[in-house]
Amino acid sequence: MSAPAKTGEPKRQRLTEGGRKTRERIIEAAAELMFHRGARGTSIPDVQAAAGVSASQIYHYFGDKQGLVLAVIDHQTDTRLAQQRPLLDNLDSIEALREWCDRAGSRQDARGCEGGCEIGSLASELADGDQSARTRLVSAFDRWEGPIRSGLARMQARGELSERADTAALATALLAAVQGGMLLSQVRRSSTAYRQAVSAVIDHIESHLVR
Amino acid sequence: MSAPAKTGEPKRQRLTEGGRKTRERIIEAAAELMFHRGARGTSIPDVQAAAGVSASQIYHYFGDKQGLVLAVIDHQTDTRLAQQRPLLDNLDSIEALREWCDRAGSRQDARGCEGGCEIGSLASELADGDQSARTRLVSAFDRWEGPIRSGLARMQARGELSERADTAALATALLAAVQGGMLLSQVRRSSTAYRQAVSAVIDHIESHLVR
DNA sequence: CTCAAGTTGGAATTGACATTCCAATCATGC
DNA sequence: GCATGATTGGAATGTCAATTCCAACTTGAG
Repeated sequence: MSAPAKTGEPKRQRLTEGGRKTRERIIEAAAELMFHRGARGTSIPDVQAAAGVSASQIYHYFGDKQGLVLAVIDHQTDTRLAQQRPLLDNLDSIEALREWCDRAGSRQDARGCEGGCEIGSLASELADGDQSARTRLVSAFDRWEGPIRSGLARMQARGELSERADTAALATALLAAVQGGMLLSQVRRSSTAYRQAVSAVIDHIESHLVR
Repeated sequence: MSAPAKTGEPKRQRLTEGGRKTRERIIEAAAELMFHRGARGTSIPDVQAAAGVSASQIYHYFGDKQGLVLAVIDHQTDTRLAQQRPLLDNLDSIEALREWCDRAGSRQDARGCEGGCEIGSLASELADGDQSARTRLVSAFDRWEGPIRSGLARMQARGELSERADTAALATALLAAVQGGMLLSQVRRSSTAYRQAVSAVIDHIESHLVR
């Protein structure tokens, strides 16, 4: 028998240079649309128009809509993490944590607090209904949380952070504050909630500093 | 000219006893479906089947789908807040805060961490695309955050919490932790993230206690 | 009882969307 | 240059959703 048909994956094939660019263009257009309208709220014709491609191109490169959504999740994860570097890889001081969080707050303000977190929004929409999407979202959050935890762990290894601090839990708490803060800010159209949320958690981390 | 047509609102009319029950049944069925599949992922035929009503009944009572969604937002807000009382109205000690948060964590475990927060999920889906929905979500979160802030303020008034503590900001941070923690837990299918998130913020609040 | 208003059923309409198909064109290794 | 596979356009298909319509039925006030 043949391999189990995995939904959302077109048969692996060689990509022409032009093909790669088309594929990329589709993903970017879809990511943008899905950020604003959600995955369900974005239709294939929408993506066609935004990317300037025909339906067959989308189905050629992604198999079906779910395949496109999965590609968008990965793309947003890569893009968001890349945007946060190198800050993200150096979260080993309270100041660095504050600056990193502040950056996101300014970004939020810059777009008038419309839209929340690119990954969080997709997560909220897809976590329950789409098993393969959920799996990718798990790894998206892990890839995000990892560097935070590493930074805190380095502080602890250097003796700056109390031995009693649970760096893994603190990293999770900070990521949760980012997500929850973004959501409240998106609804209230003000970054205040986001700033208060992350500030509280960072203050808490600060309380573990060995003075 | 006539009054500006406000979308999603059927003309106010007297409700028969049976009519009120039908209306209620529709809202409850819709709320349940939308919790699991999202508002966009829930069709009117879905609601018809779940509530055992005909299309005309839904349009009779809610005008259009948006009207139903708005009613669901209000219903979920009322229901969720009611479920949390009387705990929610007595959040004026660290223990009370912990118990209140823990209750939600157990609830999350009880359903295998499927589905996040009833209000938060709707918020993430609707905040950007639907102005009237966003307005209602703002008040939903305000109604939720209010009692938290009041509890903290009472602690402060009693001299238990430092004068320097910003109770409003702490209340927002806690609500954000709840939301972000729920989201991470939903994706990871484990309430651990939720518990760590709220625990960190409550620990932080605790650090403001006047000993 | 009797009428106006509230309530309900169910079919009909209209439009959009996901997906498929096929035929044409293009790129590249040999 | 040729064959093979990659890429593209555009129409066709089938499904399903949102909404409208209208006729029938029920209820409550007077």
